[in-house]
Amino acid sequence: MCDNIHIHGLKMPESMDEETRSQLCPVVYAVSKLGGKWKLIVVHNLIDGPLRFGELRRAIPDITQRMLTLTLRELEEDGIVNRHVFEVVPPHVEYSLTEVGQGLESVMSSLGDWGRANFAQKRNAVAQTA
Amino acid sequence: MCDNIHIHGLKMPESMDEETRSQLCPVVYAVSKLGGKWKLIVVHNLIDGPLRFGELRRAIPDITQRMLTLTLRELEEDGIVNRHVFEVVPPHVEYSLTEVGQGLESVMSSLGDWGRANFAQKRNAVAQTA
DNA sequence: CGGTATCCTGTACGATACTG
DNA sequence: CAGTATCGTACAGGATACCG
Repeated sequence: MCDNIHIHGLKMPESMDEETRSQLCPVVYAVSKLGGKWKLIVVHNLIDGPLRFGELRRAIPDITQRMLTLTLRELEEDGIVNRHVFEVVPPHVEYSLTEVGQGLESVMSSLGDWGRANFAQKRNAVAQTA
Repeated sequence: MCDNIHIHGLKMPESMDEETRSQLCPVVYAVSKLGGKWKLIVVHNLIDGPLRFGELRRAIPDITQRMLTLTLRELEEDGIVNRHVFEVVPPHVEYSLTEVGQGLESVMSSLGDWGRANFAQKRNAVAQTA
């Protein structure tokens, strides 16, 4: 019912074309687009609106310039993120979610709900329950 | 508003304790628990009910025994998956989602919806639109 | 059947330096 | 400001073999 792919050590891009990927279980397909690295974090940061490259960097302190660039390029290729270059000096580049990217909002909010529910439990377990 | 962690080359487990992780943005926290590797795929496969080790292997053809074991152990530690050992010969071990793990159902279904919506578009783009 | 142990490799990712 | 280029490394992950 549901074949698989390499999420991370991803053998996928090379060994599997878009046609083949499309045969996959939708969940697996989604994970193949969002799996690993910083993708979900970047998408998360763009949910509330466009951000400049530098703003994203500051929002994600531990990401390196290189990784941010690579992640954004991949998200762009996958039609999840838009790159808007303002032809000014100094350079100004804004990243935003495409419609496809916006479609991830419910994923992100479910994820947030889950995270909140679970770490809330833990933090309250010792201190208080109310 | 939202610090960061290493999703994948994850430096996190060593350099960050549960307390610190809890300070994180819920989304980032969630990603830290589910990011990288095969975790989401395994959770996905357990959504419909418990599965034995071997059944999981067959459901996820590309995963190695080692990776499946490691993934299950991590999910177990994180309280997402239950491991039930039946003391029989030959061995019988069943994996199921805990309540916390069940909480991921909406994440998985959102993810599925998103995947379906997007690869459906692509497959229909050439063939048909109706 | 459901693992663990050992060894090895690919590549994700980081650090640093440079540029339009 | 927003990148690219280069180099090095740690670790995710694979392959194989063996075990209770």
